[in-house]
Formats: sequence, structure tokens, C-alpha cells
Amino acid sequence: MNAIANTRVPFEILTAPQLDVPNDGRPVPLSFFNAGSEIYAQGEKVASHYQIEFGAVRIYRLLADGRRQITAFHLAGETFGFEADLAHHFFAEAIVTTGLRTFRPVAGLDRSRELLPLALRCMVRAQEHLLVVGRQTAVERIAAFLIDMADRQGELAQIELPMSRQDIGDYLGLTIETVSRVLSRLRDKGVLKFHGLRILEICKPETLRSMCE
Amino acid sequence: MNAIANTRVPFEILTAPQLDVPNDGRPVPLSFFNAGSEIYAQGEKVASHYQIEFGAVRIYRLLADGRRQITAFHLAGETFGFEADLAHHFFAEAIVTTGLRTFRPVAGLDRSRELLPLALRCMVRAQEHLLVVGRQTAVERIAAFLIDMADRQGELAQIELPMSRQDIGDYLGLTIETVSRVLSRLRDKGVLKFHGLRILEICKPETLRSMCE
DNA sequence: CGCTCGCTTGATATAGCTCAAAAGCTGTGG
DNA sequence: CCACAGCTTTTGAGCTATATCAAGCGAGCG
Repeated sequence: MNAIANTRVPFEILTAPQLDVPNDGRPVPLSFFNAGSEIYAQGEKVASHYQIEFGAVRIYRLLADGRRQITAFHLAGETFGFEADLAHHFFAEAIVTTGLRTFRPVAGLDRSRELLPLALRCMVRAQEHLLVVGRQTAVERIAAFLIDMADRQGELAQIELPMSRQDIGDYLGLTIETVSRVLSRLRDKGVLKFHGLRILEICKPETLRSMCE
Repeated sequence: MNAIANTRVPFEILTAPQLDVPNDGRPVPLSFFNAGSEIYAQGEKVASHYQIEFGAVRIYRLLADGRRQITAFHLAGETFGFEADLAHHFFAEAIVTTGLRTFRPVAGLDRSRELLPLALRCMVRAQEHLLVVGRQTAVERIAAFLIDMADRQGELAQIELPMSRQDIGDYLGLTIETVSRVLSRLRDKGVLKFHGLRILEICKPETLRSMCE
């Protein structure tokens, strides 16, 4: 159903500046991932976590017949991948070319204090998303998604969607056709304007906000 | 749409044995909640967390028009309520008469280390539940739910559902009628047997398991 | 220039919802 | 112990939002 790219990008460079959370005191290398390449797979036993320097990442799960649910998108600045207790429970892929800092677990260094707030925020996000997917209509889901993206990109009227319609559908529990139809309808109503397929302008933010329920 | 009981049970007793996670070294009181009574509300600023001694709890969110999404059920032995950073993001209610240990935050006592694994498990559960609600059919959702309940009650063939059909529907993103119809269909197929409305026996666990997809 | 791939649009099908009514439980009072 | 009231659950009939299937479109690329 969904083509899953399996190219793991091999190269790593060691030049970039160090971040707040030191990896054992040594500089944290920046790794690059091509669009569609896998960052980690479900079942993998590496308990690293990752901070996005630039780009975007999708976290997802699959059913045996290929149905996919994207549980989260992560954008620049966000941290992900800490759901591994023994092994990862999800897949993570770069959506576009993405640069990541990898924080490997260090013996004797307990990161609970830093990770707990991140885990909580992630849990709350997932549970809030359940309300969207479980109880909202297609229009409400799309509206909620667009507002969320706008908020995360700093409340700009112009937002950039790094992900495809398929990704949006798999995130919201809709088909690609429904996503497309709803977006077209919002465009026709003058709520949105398209500047290219993946850049769109929210012309009537209030209308959009009122559609979330 | 769903009547929300607002009776907060006032009484508290101080006799019960102490648990693993001491509340500042003092014994943790056991509080009782009647069926339907509120444990905490969305927006509340008390950052306690709770361990269930007996009974069952639902965590949920509401839309303005009354649509409800239950994001989690918690059973005896489980801990919940730690999603409050500044304020709770959800409502918590007792489903049946429930006894809780309340752990209040204690200045200078950092519980990150204990809470992180709980938060992670809870996050993974929520994200896995997203796949069920976002991408599975009614039958698959019910099957997944029943298997989950059976697993959590110790793999017994006989399981007890403390929650109503409405609760199950609001957890799985289905209407009460669909829940009822699917359960009836599973009964007619000989997969389930009812011993009273809320006690049921899984006669063909393998068939049920194969329905999760 | 023509292919490919992602997107849009249209027509039709259907799973699950809504509305309605009947059938079981549970508790209360006589 | 029975009868009745107020629930929750089940069942039925018809409807609708969204999925599915199918065709066209347009931008990017060799």
C-alpha cells in the first residue's frame, strides 16, 4: 500500500555545534537522512533518541496488510525516539532531507529528568490526537491538523507541509482522496490558498479554527 | 450526550498499608470514589498521581458538543494522572467503586526516574491505540479491545468489563449500537459467550486474535 | 517531448451512524 | 415477592460520510 523506503543514509559528519544535552561530554555528531530513509525500525534495540536540526520525521506503525497509522510528525527542534524501553515500538523515517543529532544512552548518566517532560508532552499529544481521529469528522481533522502545523511553525499565515497527502491521510485516519477533497473544498470557500501543492496560506484562520469543532 | 457525574466523594481513610513509592515517607491514604465520580478534571492544577488499589478508571476528553473520547482505561494496580505538567489535560472518573492511593508531589523529591517508564508505557499505549482507532474496522477494534482486557486480567478466558457499552464505544471511536452489534455477532459465531452483560467468556481466543488483523 | 508520480475529481459502494422501538436488568416501594 | 420505573442494551431500517474504484491533470525530469 505505502512504499516504504529502506535506504539508510550512511554518512555522518562531526562538525556541527554542540547542543544543550551533552552526549557524555563529547560533541554530538550530526547525521543526514535522505527523504524516505529509515531512521529506526520497530523492534530495533538501540535506545538512542534524536533531535531534529532541520527537516521532518514521521513516526508510524503498520498492519500486516499495509495499512499505516502515522502517530506523530516531528519538525525541526523537536526530540523523538525515546519510546524505546528495550526496543522501538514504531518506525521512524525522514520525510524530507533531515539532519539529526543522535543521543546514545551513556552508562551512569540518567536522563530521566530531561526526558520525562518530553515523554509527557508526547503522551498528551498522542491522547489528544486520539480525540481527533476517534471522534472528529474529516473536515474537523484537517482543520485541526492545519492549525497544529501553523502553531508549530510559529503562527505564520503561510505554512509549509513537508509531508505528502498520503502522509496526512495516514496521520488523520483518512484516505488520500478525502484529504484532497477537503483541502479543495477549503480552497473553494476561500479559507485556504495554495502556493504550490505543499505551501498553503490560511486566509481565514478564524473560520478554520471554528471548524475544529 | 453523555451524562457526566460530578459527585466528588469526600471521605478518606488513613489505615491501608504503605506502597513502594513512599509519599515523602508518610503512609499514603486510600481514598474511595463512587461509580461515576470525578477524580480530577481537565484544567485542574493538582499534579498528584494515583495508583488504583481496586476498581477501574476512565481517562477522557470532550468536544464542546458532548462527543467524548476515552483515551485510556486503568485497572487495579495501574498508575495514572501523571500527565499534569501545570494542569491536567484530561478528565478522570471512577467507572465503578474505586480505591486510590494519591501521591502528591513533594518539594525536593524528584520522581522522574520512577515516572519515566510509566509515562513511556502510557505514550506507547496511546500511540498503539491510534492505529486501532485510525485504521482498523469495527470488528478489529472490538477484538483488539477484548484481547487487551483479557491480557490485562491475566489471560483468563473469562473477562469482566467494568465499563458500559457507551464507554467501550467512546474508547474505540464507535457508537454504542455498533459495539452491541459486533458483540452479538461474535456471540452468534460462538467466539464469545455472555455470562451477564458485563462478564464474558472468550470461547475461541485464536479466532478472536486472528481478527485483530 | 513524453513519462512518472503525486494530486485532484468524479461515480459508485458500503461500513458504520442515526433514529426508533423493543427487550433486559436493577432497584424501590408496596 | 411482585410490579413498576428508569436504566442500559439489543435489534431493526434507512441514511450518509467516507472509502473505493477509475479516470484525468500537471509539475518535474530524463
